[in-house]
Amino acid sequence: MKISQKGLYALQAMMMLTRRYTQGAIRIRDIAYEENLPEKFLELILLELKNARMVESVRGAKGGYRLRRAPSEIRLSEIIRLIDGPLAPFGDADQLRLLIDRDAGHSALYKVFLDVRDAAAKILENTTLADLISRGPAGGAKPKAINRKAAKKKKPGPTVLPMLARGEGQ
Amino acid sequence: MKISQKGLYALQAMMMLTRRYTQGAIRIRDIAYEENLPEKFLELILLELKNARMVESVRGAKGGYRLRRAPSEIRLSEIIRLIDGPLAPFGDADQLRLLIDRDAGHSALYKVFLDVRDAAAKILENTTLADLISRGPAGGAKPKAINRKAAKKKKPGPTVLPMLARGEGQ
DNA sequence: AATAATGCCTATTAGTGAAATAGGGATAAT
DNA sequence: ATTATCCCTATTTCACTAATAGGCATTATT
Repeated sequence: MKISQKGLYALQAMMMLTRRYTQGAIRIRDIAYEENLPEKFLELILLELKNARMVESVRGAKGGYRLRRAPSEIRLSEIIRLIDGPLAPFGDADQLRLLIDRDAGHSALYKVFLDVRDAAAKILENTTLADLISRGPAGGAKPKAINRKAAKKKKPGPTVLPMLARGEGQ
Repeated sequence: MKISQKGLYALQAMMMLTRRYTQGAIRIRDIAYEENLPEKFLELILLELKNARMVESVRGAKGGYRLRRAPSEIRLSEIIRLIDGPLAPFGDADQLRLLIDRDAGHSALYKVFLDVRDAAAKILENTTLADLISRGPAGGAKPKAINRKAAKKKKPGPTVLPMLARGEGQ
């Protein structure tokens, strides 16, 4: 499993909606501004999250997005599987189980892959959005208000640290 | 971390060389035939493994490849990092540690990523090629001899089970 | 009713990387 | 010499990623 830029954006957006869980529908633009995400791209991501019933939208003027379930009921694994696919490092769990059965010569290898998947799944299934926020910097303090008018257009661009993009510390 | 087809090929090749560890240099063609891998592609992979000093080559007629260290001294993590990069699901461990420090708003998220990496690393660093073979089907039985002459050219192609390529069981 | 502010949806695109394939050069055994 | 092998660079094809674009549908506000 590899978390893509898109997957990270999705997680950031969901965290933002968690912070503002009690504040009704939040505009795409505000999410994009506060999390520094490309607005139109974020729009597509939110659409996917909506189709997967993790968020819901309010259309028209004063519209926006909000979480469809409590933050404590949304697991990171759900978001990541939706955007980036299976958690297994090769194929998915079913495929791995099949290969373990069929491909005797490599079953030990596939078993290791399955172990890795299980380890990742265990962590990501047991971490909810609520966990992330309560563990956060201000320990769940209430977020500052959005400046509703002055959302200046500053080009976001991916959060890449070039010198580390393929560095050590693996 | 995502294990690519190339990464899987590398692991298969290394497992094959482990099985024939005592038999001297093995030709690329024989590895490709026995593991059903694309021969020219495998050549590139072995070159990388050689540059990383995991295997060594014998050039010229009667040449081939062999492991450069004992199978119990070659960890899966090494092979995977070489071919597919860092084990972390986003960036690499150093980058994650940096982000945890710098990006207070998302540090909880990056900490989770780091946990996932640590879990994967723990498994893959503690599994060696020797482990894979001894856990294998015939429990470390000696492999059958290669038919040195009649390596028929049968197109390999990736081991994909289409109905599962993006299926359930994640 | 008109207008403005939103989300909805489809299409398009530029760039990147994965998975090969190709082919000649270097080296060693026979 | 000849043949068998590895060495190395270049090229190709395809799919995917990240993003942008633009018009339609819906709702609030006036």
